Amino acid sequence: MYTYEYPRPSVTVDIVVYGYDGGKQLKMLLIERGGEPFKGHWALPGGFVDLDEDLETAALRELEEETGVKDLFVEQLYTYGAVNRDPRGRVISVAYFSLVNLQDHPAVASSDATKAEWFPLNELPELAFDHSDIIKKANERLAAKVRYQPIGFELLPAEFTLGQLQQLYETVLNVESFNKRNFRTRILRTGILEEVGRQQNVAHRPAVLYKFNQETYKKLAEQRDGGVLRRALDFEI
Amino acid sequence: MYTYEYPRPSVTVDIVVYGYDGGKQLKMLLIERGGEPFKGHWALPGGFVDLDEDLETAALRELEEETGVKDLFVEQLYTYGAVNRDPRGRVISVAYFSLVNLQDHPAVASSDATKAEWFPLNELPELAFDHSDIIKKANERLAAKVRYQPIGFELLPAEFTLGQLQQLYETVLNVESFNKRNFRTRILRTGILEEVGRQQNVAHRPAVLYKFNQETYKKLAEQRDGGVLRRALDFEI
DNA sequence: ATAGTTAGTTTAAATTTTAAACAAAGGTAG
DNA sequence: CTACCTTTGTTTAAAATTTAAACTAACTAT
Repeated sequence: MYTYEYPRPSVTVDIVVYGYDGGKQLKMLLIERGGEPFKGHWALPGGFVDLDEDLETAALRELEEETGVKDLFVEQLYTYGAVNRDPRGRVISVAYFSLVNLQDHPAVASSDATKAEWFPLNELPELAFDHSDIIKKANERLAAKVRYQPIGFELLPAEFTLGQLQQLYETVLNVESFNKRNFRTRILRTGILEEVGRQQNVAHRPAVLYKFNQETYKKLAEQRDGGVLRRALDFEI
Repeated sequence: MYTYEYPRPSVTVDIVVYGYDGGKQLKMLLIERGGEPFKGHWALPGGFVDLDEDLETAALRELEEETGVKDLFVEQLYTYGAVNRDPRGRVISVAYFSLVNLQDHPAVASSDATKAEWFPLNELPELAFDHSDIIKKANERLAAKVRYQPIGFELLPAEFTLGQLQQLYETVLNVESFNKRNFRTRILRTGILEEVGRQQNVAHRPAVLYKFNQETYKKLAEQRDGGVLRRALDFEI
């Protein structure tokens, strides 16, 4: 038992993980809760922070324990602390955000006797706690992020075609076949893509395969406070 | 005394408040710590969260108690939870961010026998805890925010000239006399400014006074996910 | 009346964006 | 082998926007 002079809240982490498999929908990683409260409901992966681990460490640990997904980059999203957000008492939760490609993170182990599953974004189930608020904020973050960072870095496999990159943008921005040949021009002009070969065995002209060039990306991101990159990525829909 | 089955961290809030008085420098509100740890050091206003108040409520309460500054909008900035960031033990702090104009928020009461003072951004003293990290992140947020929201709403008095607005942008972006007559064109084109009169008794052609039009702003912010407003405000330096 | 100072407009050249037509490189079916 | 289908990739001219220079306006101070 632990005793303190003043009352203290519990602190948890929750993790919003988006996955992409090349299709028309992004997916989100959810778990089915094995215990009360909200037993049997779907929820974001997450749990209590240990006192000897940093917040991000706690997020990665809980994610792996509950879903088997690991080796990913996370960024902090927002902290939720409404007085009555958890029926167990005062619980403050720090939410994290991540993008992965589903080829590299397919596994969904179920260690704690809880199920874990990838849901298409437009078919999410009802969620426990205030997790639908968290997801709403994460969606906003994603829509903003796509404007100033090349999200393909994280969502696509190492090598991809411009067509796949465009499909990803259309999926994330949720627009019907938005682009023009100008997508190609604008993306290539940035210089963050590097040719690495050609498609094989496709029933049409094989497309050039590209990979992201981290160095060029960094240089661009530093120029004028990132404004150069931001303007390059923030094209009309 | 309060007893729990598992150990719990303390949770605090810290508030970064920027003030503007029309000059060449933004200012930041700091307090001098009256107790240990870091007694006598300057720090961000802030303190422990009560269990029956929301995080934002706690931020506003602590700010008023320590500095007398109240009636302002805050937004959440980031949550700091490194294991050893506070010598008193595990303390997780939710940082908030705010912009005010110094005409409306001049008062700096010192209730808790602590001093509170506005410091020019380029003359900040050494700070307690990891508060210089927090300020660094707040500066980044401000530099980003200026690109997609009209910060004049919060930093300028209700009525102002285009010259004052331009001076503010130069101050925040830290550029030497950046603009062209094009600043005027771009800002006016957005339609978020409304004429309300003319300057009086100035030794030159009196400038038109403007105020922000909240309605137009909201409409613009909604158009295409805020893209219209973002592109209107994100001009070259 | 004139000089000094900042406000504000007009405009033409330079640049960028947009969108259409067109050309290329495969595989596949007959 | 040839014609055709599909998607990739290029060229380009018209339209729109940006840039920056010269110019005009309105007021106070001397």
